[in-house]
Amino acid sequence: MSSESDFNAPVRRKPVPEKKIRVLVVDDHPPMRIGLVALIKSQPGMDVIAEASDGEEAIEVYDDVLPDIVLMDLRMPGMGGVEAILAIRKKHPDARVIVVSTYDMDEDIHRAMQSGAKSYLLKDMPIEEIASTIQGVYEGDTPLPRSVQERLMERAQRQQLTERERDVLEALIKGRSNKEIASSLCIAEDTVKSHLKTLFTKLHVRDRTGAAIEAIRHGIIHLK
Amino acid sequence: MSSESDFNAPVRRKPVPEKKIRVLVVDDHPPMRIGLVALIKSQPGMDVIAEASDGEEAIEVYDDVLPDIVLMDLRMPGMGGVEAILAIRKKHPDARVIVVSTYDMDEDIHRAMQSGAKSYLLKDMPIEEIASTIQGVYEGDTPLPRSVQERLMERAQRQQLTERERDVLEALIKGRSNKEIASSLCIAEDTVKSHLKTLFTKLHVRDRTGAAIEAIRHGIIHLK
DNA sequence: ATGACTCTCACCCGTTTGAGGGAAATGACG
DNA sequence: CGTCATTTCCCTCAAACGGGTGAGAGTCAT
Repeated sequence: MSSESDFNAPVRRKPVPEKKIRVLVVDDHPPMRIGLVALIKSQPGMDVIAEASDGEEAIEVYDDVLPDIVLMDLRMPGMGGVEAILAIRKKHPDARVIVVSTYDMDEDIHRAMQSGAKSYLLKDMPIEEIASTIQGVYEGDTPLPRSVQERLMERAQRQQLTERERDVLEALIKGRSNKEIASSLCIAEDTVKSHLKTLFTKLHVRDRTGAAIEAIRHGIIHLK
Repeated sequence: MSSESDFNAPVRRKPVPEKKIRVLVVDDHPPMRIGLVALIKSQPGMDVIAEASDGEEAIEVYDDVLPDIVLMDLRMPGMGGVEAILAIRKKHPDARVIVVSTYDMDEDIHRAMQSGAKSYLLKDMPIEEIASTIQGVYEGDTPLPRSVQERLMERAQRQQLTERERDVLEALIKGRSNKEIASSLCIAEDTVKSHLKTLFTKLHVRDRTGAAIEAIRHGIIHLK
């Protein structure tokens, strides 16, 4: 697959000016944005053609510059990364977005890949891995770091929650009692208990406190 | 206070080559480190003289280069920022460390300031604020961003926990029942309940689940 | 249209938890 | 020395919680 091992191609090193990969960087943290931009510009075959600091801006800018690759942060104020990816890929189904996140929670990873991201990088990864992933995605691959793959496998092994179970879990993490959850969801308290029972089983915990912790730990429900 | 409004000083613009502020940057995320370095180097009066990617390295490097200012990430694998600050300030009580963190949890802020940090910045702050804070700390001030100050105030209003209460809270967040907490701390179950009662009061919650959530939200106990 | 899944609700039963009260021992601080 | 905070322990009681079981109504795909 890789263009490097094409033995039949004629050898020509210098002659081709080689078009640079045009990257759009999206991150709400100024120093991180600066770092990603510098990192990419330091790579010979890549260039940053635009930046954005949130989801809405990313969508606008994408339409303007039509980059080859988008490097997108996941958690941003206002429109998050997932919504931005969905919006971009709705208009441009062939858009190639790579998520660059601080968090390695399996639900974050899953949501990102589900929404159409081509890869998922962590900010603690070495610059070589970031660069090679950009290169790989540009060439049509979907190179997913091993550690991220493993997280994704973990999630796959966990039974996934139904919509209603997520509702209950979310209410639970707001600190509500069964009775309060019931009235906030307009169902009977027994129904809440019923959902909780399956939640405990699926999350491999025995009580609501354990469920809350697991939900937060895996990023199933975001705090705040 | 600011050296700009010194009307009595003789005006001399160019002549002074002005010694640059020598900064040590500590962060485990490569792109963030690159960004912080680039940010500082872009400021005329500052320069990065060394970098480190974790606490241990930071301590070593500090001894070597004796920087004017340390820009330190808080959450790092191995030795975290707080321990690094304590270690550095033990040997060099006049060390000036500025924390640069992703998180604005009040406990994180408090622990950092407690350990001797001169200021606490968030990574979503504009580069001007980061630069001016470095300048301010270099000049002997402790310029704390308003939003960070407010967080500190919030924490101050909350009653602080005793060591034993933190033990119970930590065990609680491991998903343990009262009985299990009791045996893990070698105390009676009733004692656990007693601590929980005061915990609920101090955290303004009614049950263990609420306590777990609040503890995580405020960074009192770190998940994982 | 039969099975699979979800959501809903109900009942029983035992355990855990939280609210109320009180009290003794320790060490720190003035 | 007395006072305060902290830690430890005890008791009772009612409410909340969790396990087990079952079951009707709805959607959906095969």
